[in-house]
Amino acid sequence: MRADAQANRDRILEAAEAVFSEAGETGSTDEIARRAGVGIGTVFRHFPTKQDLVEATVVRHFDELAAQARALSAGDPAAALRELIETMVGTAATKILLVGLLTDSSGRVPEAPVQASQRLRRAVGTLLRRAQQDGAIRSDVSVDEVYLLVRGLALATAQRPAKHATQRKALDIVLAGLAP
Amino acid sequence: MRADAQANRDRILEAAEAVFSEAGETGSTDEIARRAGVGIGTVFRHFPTKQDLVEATVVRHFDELAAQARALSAGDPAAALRELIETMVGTAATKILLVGLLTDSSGRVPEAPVQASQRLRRAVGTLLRRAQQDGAIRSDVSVDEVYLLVRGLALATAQRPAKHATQRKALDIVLAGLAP
DNA sequence: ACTTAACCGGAGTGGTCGGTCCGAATATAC
DNA sequence: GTATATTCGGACCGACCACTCCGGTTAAGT
Repeated sequence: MRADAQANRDRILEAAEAVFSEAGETGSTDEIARRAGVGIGTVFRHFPTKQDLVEATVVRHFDELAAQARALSAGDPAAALRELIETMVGTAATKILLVGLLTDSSGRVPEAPVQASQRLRRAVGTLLRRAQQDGAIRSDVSVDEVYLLVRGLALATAQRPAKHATQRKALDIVLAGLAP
Repeated sequence: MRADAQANRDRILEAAEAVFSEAGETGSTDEIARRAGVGIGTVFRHFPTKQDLVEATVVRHFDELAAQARALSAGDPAAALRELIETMVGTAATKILLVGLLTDSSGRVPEAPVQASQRLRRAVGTLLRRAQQDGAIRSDVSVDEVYLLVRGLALATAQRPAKHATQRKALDIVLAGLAP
């Protein structure tokens, strides 16, 4: 792969994340190409379908979160879990496009994002179990519930930005509900 | 207003709620007209713009929820609050289109849905204060946080249907966090 | 029953968006 | 420096969608 091609690929992915964050899946390919400073043809050579582009963006986003989760697995269990959740909620704008992803035409579910999502889920699960063994989280909750709650907060925040205090307090309430 | 016109208006709104619930704001006007059993022209006479149709659908949905909230204000405070939240989460599919509503072209915020949303917020606030006076909910939370959490659960569920047990448990966690 | 004003339906229009194609430009190898 | 394989760019195509327009239809008042 030529050096300029690789550079363009990166710039396209970055532009895609920005555009999708603002406009959801409605964000047009033209707009992405313009912001990345390349032609439309270039975008479609790297990602033959818009679905491919959306999926690649989501996968990248998830894998970055999973990497952060692994990096956090050294410090204090409860604090680590809280910090990861805060990041997920904070960068929520990107997740908004999952809405469209899961309901693409004809109900087909793309593989790559699902697997990336599962990797992230496993990383969250690891942090959660550690916090449970530490006694900071009650032992009868599973990753499913935590994931649902976090996804919910992330989506709600992405949809309509809330005051920082409100957002923080909502997170406190969830964590209080998770305490033994 | 002629009787058939009124009937058509109702059928259009019903079809719109169904279509938007499934496809989000992407749902086409043609599809709505087909399901309502009317021509496209009829849809656009009742709702000159697609925005108008979306707004009317949302307003209707919110006002139905607010009416239910008022109806619930007789029974047990904690149970009433829980039941309303369950309904809101359960009928979440409709709320998905708020994502598009708030970010319509040029950032204009339509009046009608905002006011309907505030009416619903007030109704929830009433139920909440009653539950707080009853001692079932801690007194340092406001409607803002509750609303954010409920909207989050609703959106997350609408986006990807969760197992009923998971959904129920997540709601339990939130309510546990809301307890004194 | 008859009139008429309101309503209905759907073919047609303009514009947008995803995706294609190929001549021009450029990086890399020798 | 030259050759060439790869990449770039944007005009172009077809599909879809919100919205218009007007001839035909029907409810409602007398």
